[in-house]
Amino acid sequence: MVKPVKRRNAKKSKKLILDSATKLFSKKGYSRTSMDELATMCDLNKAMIFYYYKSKQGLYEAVIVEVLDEIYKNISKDSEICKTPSQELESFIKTYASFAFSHPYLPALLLKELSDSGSQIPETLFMHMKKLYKLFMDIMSRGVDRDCFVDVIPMIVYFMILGTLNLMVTTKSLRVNAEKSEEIDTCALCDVDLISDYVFKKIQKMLKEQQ
Amino acid sequence: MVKPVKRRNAKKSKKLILDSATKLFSKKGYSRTSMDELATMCDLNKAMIFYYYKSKQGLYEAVIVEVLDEIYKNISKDSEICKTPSQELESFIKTYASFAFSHPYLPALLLKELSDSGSQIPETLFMHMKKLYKLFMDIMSRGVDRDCFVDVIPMIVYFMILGTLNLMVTTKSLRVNAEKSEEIDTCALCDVDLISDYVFKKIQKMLKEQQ
Amino acid sequence: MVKPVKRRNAKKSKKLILDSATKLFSKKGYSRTSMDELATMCDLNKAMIFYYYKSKQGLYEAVIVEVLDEIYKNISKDSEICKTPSQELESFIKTYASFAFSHPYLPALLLKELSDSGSQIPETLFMHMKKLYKLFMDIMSRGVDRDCFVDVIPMIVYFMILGTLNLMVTTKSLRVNAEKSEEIDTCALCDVDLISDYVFKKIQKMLKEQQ
Amino acid sequence: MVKPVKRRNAKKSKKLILDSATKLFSKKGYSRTSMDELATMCDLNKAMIFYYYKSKQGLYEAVIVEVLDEIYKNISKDSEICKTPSQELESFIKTYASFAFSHPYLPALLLKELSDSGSQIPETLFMHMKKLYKLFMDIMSRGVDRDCFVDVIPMIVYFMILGTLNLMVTTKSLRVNAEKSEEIDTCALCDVDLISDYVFKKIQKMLKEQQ
DNA sequence: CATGAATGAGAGTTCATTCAT
DNA sequence: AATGAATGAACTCTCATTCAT
Repeated sequence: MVKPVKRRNAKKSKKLILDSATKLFSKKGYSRTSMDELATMCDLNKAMIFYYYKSKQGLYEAVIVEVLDEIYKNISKDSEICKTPSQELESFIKTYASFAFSHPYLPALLLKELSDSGSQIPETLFMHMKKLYKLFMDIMSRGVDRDCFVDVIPMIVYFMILGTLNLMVTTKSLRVNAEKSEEIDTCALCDVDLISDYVFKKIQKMLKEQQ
Repeated sequence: MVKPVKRRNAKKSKKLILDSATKLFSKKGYSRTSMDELATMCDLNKAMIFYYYKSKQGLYEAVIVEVLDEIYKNISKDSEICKTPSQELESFIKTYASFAFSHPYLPALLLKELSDSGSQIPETLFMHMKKLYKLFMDIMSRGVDRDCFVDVIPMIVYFMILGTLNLMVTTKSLRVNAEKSEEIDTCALCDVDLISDYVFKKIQKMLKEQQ
Repeated sequence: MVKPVKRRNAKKSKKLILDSATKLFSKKGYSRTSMDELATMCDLNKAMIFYYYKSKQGLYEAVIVEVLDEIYKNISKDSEICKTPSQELESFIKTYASFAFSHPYLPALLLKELSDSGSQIPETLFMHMKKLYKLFMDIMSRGVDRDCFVDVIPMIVYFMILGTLNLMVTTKSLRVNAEKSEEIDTCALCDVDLISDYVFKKIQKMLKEQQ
Repeated sequence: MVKPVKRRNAKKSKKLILDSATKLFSKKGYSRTSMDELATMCDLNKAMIFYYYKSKQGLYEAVIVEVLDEIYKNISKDSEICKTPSQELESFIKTYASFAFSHPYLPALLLKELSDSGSQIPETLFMHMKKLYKLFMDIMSRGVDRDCFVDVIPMIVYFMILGTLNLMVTTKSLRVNAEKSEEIDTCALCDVDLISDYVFKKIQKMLKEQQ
């Protein structure tokens, strides 16, 4: 009686776990995601998850870091080819928006993490969050230096953008339902481009010198 | 050993449970809040929680409904004495902001609920959320009618305001820490008035007719 | 604010509880019957149940005793007008059968109690059970004395009758379902008279002198 | 403090749980059997019960199915070497009787299950019950075909046999007590052979052609 | 008589985590 | 690298019962 020992590539298994975890965590939240389910989903033994990532919390952090990293890469890549701060801002907003809408689980994750004021955010995670913010701060600085933007409090503007886009993504199904049943306008049919375009234009107007 | 005879006051006990639950839920989120802990905190028997609120979920909904109700009351009360849509907008933002900052658990709760795209939001809860949004929609409508505001997509503007303020509240301690350790500006010292004033001015500018 | 104090007749309340309890216990068994449900069903406060009957167990015993008593009365009443042991036997079987079928919850109760070999049956209950059996023993004795019945082991014959009838009653819905779905004959359509008649004839034949 | 390392033998643990559960369920009934107690009895962690059998109900069904299966095997094994329907009947009765008396928990379980008219008997369980009954029906059929048995309603005769034997087993201790304290004859000293012999002879006589 | 608030003990179940193999 | 058996702690929820009013 030979037990068929699954021999997978270590890297592959580790990545498989991370990807599945990302999906699960964002779909069901931290607590409602069970390691049992994750293991089944990966067709891997539960113990393997603990072998690669020390704990559920450890896995969770790995997920968030990876996700933040990906956004960062996407945004900073685009940022390089921009000429003006306004273009940079546009690129920032649109890249984040398209990323958020194509990975709808992601904003949910970030929002949860941020709104969890009580929990100590671990250092690594914290640093990755700051990296993205710094990138945004730099855009603002350049804009102020070149007189494109006035009266900027970067933290607030930053949250204006992220807060809006995140909420638009996470509430999508909710908004669709609300519009079905009632006479209220929830922008249910707005697509990414419309939304990100609107947000960009409004933020730009908001930051422009008054004539 | 004398058994301490407990208060027999339905209203007080029920309210005590609700208030403690609000604190716990917003501090630790739904899953990490345990009914055992809540009972201890109330110095009441665990079974009492189920006596008044049928289930953990039932209690949670009661909490959210109460919280939404309170915001709604605060905002709609102020709204009546305003003359212009612009004043109404200012009142809306500032009332929400001051309420959010003085009840910092609230935004955490709302963000958590909204970002939990998977969970079916129950009907009652859903209706209470819509009530607040309708109030905002009306302000926008009046503004458009009187040519104060142009190019308004109320849902997006609504989330701009709420998203920003919620994030500013929930990330407060995070931002303070970040500024301590590094050279970045996270608006750590900004107080409510500064923030809500800034948000109001920016939103107003954003919605004004271009000259 | 005057609380409307329900003033019911003590006897009525007590009987109401007993009757409702009989229904519940036999429908759902001892454990699955909750005092809460019973109280609601009686439209009475839970504490009243404990006021009249000391405990759940006490109530349960009261129920069984009442039920046994009723059977006993029914049977012994009929028994008096019989001439021959054979007639007495017929009366015993038919009375028990009709009682069982018209109170379908009852046999379930008795079976449960009897099959619960572990639990100590309380003295009162025990005595009531014996009373019924003694009545049957006497019929058998008279039959043997008058050479109507031969080779009688009363205990076994007694259980033959009760066991059969009880099972026929309690499995009724089961048997109906079984016949619907398959080609087996479960006597699903047999009515009380047919069954009790069959049982009587068979038992009679079984006890008759061989020719 | 050395943690005692437990056996890691799936089959043994699973069987141990099943066997202990059979004992407990039949001694105390479904509701009064607690998983805590069962775990302690098995010297296994409570979670293991849920690891192997999904739920208490699942475990219960497994128990009943196993028990019914065992009877079925015993009876059908013996049945093959019989020549006449009468011999088959005798074999059926005696095998069931000896099995029931040597596994006294079994009748208790079956009676409890059957008398629980409210509970939906699950499909698997139901099928196992029918298998045994079909076997009996076949014996009756053959008897009727060969003119050994007349006027047979198999369902009723089946319950006559099972009902009688089950009650004789489950009430054993009760009957012994009753005889001690009073002048009644409860067949307390009758052994299996006497009982099954009596039942067989009576049933046989009952089914024979009248002369 | 009648009530509703309060209690304690325990129920079944889940789950992250570990360990021997 | 991979497995599945094993664990302990926690969790939500139920229930019979009591007590002050």
